[in-house]
Amino acid sequence: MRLSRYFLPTLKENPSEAQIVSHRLMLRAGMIRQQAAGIYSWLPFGHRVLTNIARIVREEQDAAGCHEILMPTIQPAELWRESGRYDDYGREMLRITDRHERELLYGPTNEEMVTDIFRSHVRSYRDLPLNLYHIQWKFRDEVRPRFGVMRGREFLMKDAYSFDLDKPAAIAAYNRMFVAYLRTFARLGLKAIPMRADTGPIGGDHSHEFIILAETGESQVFVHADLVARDILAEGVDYAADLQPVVDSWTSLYAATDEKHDPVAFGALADGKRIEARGIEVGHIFYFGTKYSGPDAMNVTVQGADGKPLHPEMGSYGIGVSRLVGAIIEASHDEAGIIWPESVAPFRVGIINLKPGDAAADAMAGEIYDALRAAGTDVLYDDRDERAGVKFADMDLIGLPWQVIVGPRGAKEGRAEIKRRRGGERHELDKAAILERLLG
RNA sequence: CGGGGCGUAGCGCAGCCUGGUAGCGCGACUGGUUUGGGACCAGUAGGUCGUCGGUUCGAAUCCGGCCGCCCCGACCA
Repeated sequence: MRLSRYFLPTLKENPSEAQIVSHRLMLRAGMIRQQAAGIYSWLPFGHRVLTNIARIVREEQDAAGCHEILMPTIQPAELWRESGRYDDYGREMLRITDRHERELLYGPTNEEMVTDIFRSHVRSYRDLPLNLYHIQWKFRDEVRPRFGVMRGREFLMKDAYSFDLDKPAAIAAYNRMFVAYLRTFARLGLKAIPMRADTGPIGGDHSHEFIILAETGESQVFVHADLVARDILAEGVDYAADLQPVVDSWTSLYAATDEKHDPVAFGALADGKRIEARGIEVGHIFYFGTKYSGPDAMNVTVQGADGKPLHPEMGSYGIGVSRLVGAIIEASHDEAGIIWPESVAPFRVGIINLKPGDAAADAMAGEIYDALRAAGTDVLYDDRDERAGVKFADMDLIGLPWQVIVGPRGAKEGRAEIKRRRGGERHELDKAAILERLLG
């Protein structure tokens, strides 16, 4: 993409409404436009990141055996009356009346609807286990939206729902999601720590929050250092195997938010193993049994092997996709701007042509641009007629992992500079060596 | 929902106290000079001062209602 033809409205100054760093940087990098409190438009640059995060979430859900569906944002009130939550949910739920005076709502979550889909199509225990998910916009009319996309009213969420024959099978499904979440956040470049959690209005008795460590996080967390050092991606995973030992090995080490913190247990950890940090919740998983499928709620049954009806055991699993955009920035930035992990970066490489119009610089920047695109790399080519300082500042602000800086002097000698955004180390190399670094 | 703050040009702000022609910086546009870390000169465009009402000869400015946004707290992916 040539920057001269792209829509990237960067800002030099901080908008006054944005107080936290991710919100400021998202506005300054031209990623979002606020439309109302907690409601945002996503501009091209931000939309690319959102799409990249959703892609990784989707890949890991699919790998764990889930099936993607897409449920509507608008739901009929009757479903929620069946589960009893229409009145329980309170004013956070946005209620709508259509032209026929029918009561609708903008979905804050989808347990009822997915349960309705399940009960109308699944009849036999042979169809279990089943896990359905979708990535869809939710609306929760928060009293006080804040922190940009970190706590919006409208937000993009991946929510998955598992159905199983009995509790052991449901726990196995829970464990698969537990591991899938660890892998997902690791691939997003984040250190996510599972912590035992309250279940809140979703209900149930088995639940973990996934919290990433970031200096600017909203809650205080206390974790065992070995959890932070551990790399789930290096371990590999077999979803057909019993994952309980994996889950146990993660949950046996100390990790708690300040609400559930036990200073005595934490203090008993070995010196050097106690980490106090700030955290941001990015995922939450629940096992809640037959809360929605049971006879007092939506009364869902499938026929068991013995011919008798049984209520499936359920769980639900959420990842805040739009929140993750902000959370990743909170966890990965410096004074100059964003530092994207490669996996979610809107473009992998940014090329700066310091002097468009200079024959040597144009040729070299153009050749590198063409070669990278031909190799399938997303690359943003700053070919604008701007001063060098403006281009450097913008490129650092938008945080692409790699920068290639082509100036007239170096280009004449056949060399350009390659700079890693994270860390800032740079090398002056010839074209072939630059391409080798980026593509090799 | 309790407490606090703020709405003046695309962004950041001054002007308001003490009523009298709406300003500054950045950004945008035009021309020129510049060119390896947010240049310089000249010119241009852009604002019913959130909104409704009141006071007044006259309101961005004083008074009141409403709307919107931000921050702290309680609650949440």
